[in-house]
Amino acid sequence: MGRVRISDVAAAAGVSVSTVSLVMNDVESRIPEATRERVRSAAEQVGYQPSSVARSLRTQRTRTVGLISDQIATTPFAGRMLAGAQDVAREHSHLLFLVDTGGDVDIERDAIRALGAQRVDAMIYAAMWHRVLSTPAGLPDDAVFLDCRPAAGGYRSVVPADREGGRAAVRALTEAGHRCIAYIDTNEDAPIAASLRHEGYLEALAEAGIEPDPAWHVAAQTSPQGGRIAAERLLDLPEAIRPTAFFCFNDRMATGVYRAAHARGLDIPRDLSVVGFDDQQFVAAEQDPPLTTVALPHYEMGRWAMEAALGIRAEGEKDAVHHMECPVVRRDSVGPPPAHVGKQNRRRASHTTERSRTATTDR
Amino acid sequence: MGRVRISDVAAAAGVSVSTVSLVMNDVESRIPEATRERVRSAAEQVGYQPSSVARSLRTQRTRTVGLISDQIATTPFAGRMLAGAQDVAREHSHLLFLVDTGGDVDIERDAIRALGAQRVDAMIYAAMWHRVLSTPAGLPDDAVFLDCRPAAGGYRSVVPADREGGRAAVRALTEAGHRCIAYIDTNEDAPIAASLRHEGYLEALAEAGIEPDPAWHVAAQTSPQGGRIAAERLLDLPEAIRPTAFFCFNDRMATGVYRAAHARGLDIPRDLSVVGFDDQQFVAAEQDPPLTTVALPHYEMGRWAMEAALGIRAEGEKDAVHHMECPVVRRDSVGPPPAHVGKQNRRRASHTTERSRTATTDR
DNA sequence: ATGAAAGCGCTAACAC
DNA sequence: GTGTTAGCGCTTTCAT
Repeated sequence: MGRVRISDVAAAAGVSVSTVSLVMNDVESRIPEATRERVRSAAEQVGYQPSSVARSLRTQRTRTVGLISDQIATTPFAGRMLAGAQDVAREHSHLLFLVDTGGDVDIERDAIRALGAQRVDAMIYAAMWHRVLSTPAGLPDDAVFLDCRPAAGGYRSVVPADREGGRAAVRALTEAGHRCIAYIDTNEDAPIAASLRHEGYLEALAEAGIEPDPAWHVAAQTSPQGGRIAAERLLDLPEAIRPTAFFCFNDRMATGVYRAAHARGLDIPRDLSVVGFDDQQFVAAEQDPPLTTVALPHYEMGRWAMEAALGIRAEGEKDAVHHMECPVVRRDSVGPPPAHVGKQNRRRASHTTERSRTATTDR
Repeated sequence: MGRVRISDVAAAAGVSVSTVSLVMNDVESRIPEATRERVRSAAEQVGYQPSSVARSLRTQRTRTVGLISDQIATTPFAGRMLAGAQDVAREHSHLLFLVDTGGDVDIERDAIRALGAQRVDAMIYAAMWHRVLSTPAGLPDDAVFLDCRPAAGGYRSVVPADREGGRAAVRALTEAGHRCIAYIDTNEDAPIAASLRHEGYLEALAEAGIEPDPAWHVAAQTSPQGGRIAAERLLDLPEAIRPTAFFCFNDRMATGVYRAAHARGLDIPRDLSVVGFDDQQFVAAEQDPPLTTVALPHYEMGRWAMEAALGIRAEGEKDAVHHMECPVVRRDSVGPPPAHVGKQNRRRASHTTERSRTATTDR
């Protein structure tokens, strides 16, 4: 297989190569059904499989797209993003070249070059967590940024609506009756996601007429250990301003809050409510009780990027960043604050998803 | 970029296309350095980037490889496997086509066809957990199976050495002095990995002269919840045969054992030792105490498969399945059994990795 | 309704 | 030491 050429099919069918080409490509043509059938069975017979490379050379289109990412391996989210991109590619009969640069700039440069040499029809530049980064040299103007955006602008890009996600998360808390709500932040080099989620937190407090206490904002390592330490500090606050609810930068930190609570004999959600972020697989849903959190729309972002890259999306104008909504996933870690028991109705066991409001394109 | 052809470079440098081709490909030839330099700068000048598609058509080699997998998204292990394959591909200047079939046989068939049409130099057929499966129709004879093997044989393949991994895991327990050791198995449709790990468990017990009690083998759902239920059943056993140590099919189930233990006020590892399997990211290392477990060598398997596919490995004969060693990762969940305290030295806090013995090629 | 032939951009055998 | 040229396998215009 692969060794048989179009001329072999032509010979077998007793027609010319152009006829074979016409029927193989279902070209609108007045070739009678009888001939078409003869060609098709001849092709089947000899095991003909058209060469995409020859076709690509001739048509100047390869039906391939290159996806360059910094880290495919080290994040648990990569998969769903790739799956989204890959699904769209497949739906449109395109094949996906995948390159993982590991964050190495030289490898990245080579990858862009190699993909260019392969004459891919489109390129996607993906980061494995929401970031703002400089534009790699050599990247074609019509490339699409996925889960990141270029500091200088000039490209289409899609990122999570972190601010709106943070707002929705904290709303779930204010709506349950909480007034003292902490934000457990990351202390790592200011990822854009962290500040956006913080802004959302502040907005939701403002909406509820709550004046945020500076003591409610504590930063720690992005790990269960970090979350635990932060929670302990918060739980040591004087009772008047002691938080009854925690909004965490991510789910891993939220698990640390669980540990701190258990160490003090506090029950979640009876004594303490907690909301995470990421809806991380094997983490959020598997806590006890299952963690209410905000999902990152990786699959949908992957789809969006590929649709934009393939020119399927009309709204994919240059220099526009699309914010993809982050739905809150309600599980069992949020209840009314301790003092309010009985006054509020509990919002438990509704394992459903509530869409946060936004999916906007700005700039 | 991409619009300029080799003839443009030739014209710019005042030489023929063959000269350009020769220098671009660093062909062993007696072209003087002066000319080479002139050609190179002309190429640079006009922004020439050789077309891989034209070259592929001419040379009949594409320097691409196709990787087909059933599930890229839904498993936390996919990443490292892809990274291994991708790294080797890059080291040898190959590009990787990635196709995720989602387990759909029609998509799989189309993918094999499309990859064949692209004239990839090699194909890798990957599963996201160790399985035995039927050979997809149309798969080239020299394809390599990754983390799975064909029921019918006839292909090169690489899988984890689950049996040896299970043996090493249980050895860590017998060496700590345990005599009552349970195996918490999965009750899902008999994955090959589960039975191999069970065999390893039995071997390690035999080595230590321990007669396994049938009550020590309990199967449950592959989840924290399943692990918890299994552990509770085991902890209810009469004291004479009550296990002091648990070997779990995977890390998620091990976290369930932690919960069961905590619910009974049992301390790990003082009252109970536990060993998992998978070394799952964000799970094993982040337990409290960190979980001793057996690592699945996904990165190395990915590398091996690509090396075999590219013909770099001499030993890559057909019909051979390579078993890749699964190192035990010692963390803090294993100690001596309660009765032995003081008699044994504790094996804690040695966060190192011990290689299990095997990396064999059988059949 | 079908066939002949040019040419996509490159490599490599062969000429000079 | 460098140039000419024949394809690689296909699509597509133009003839017939």
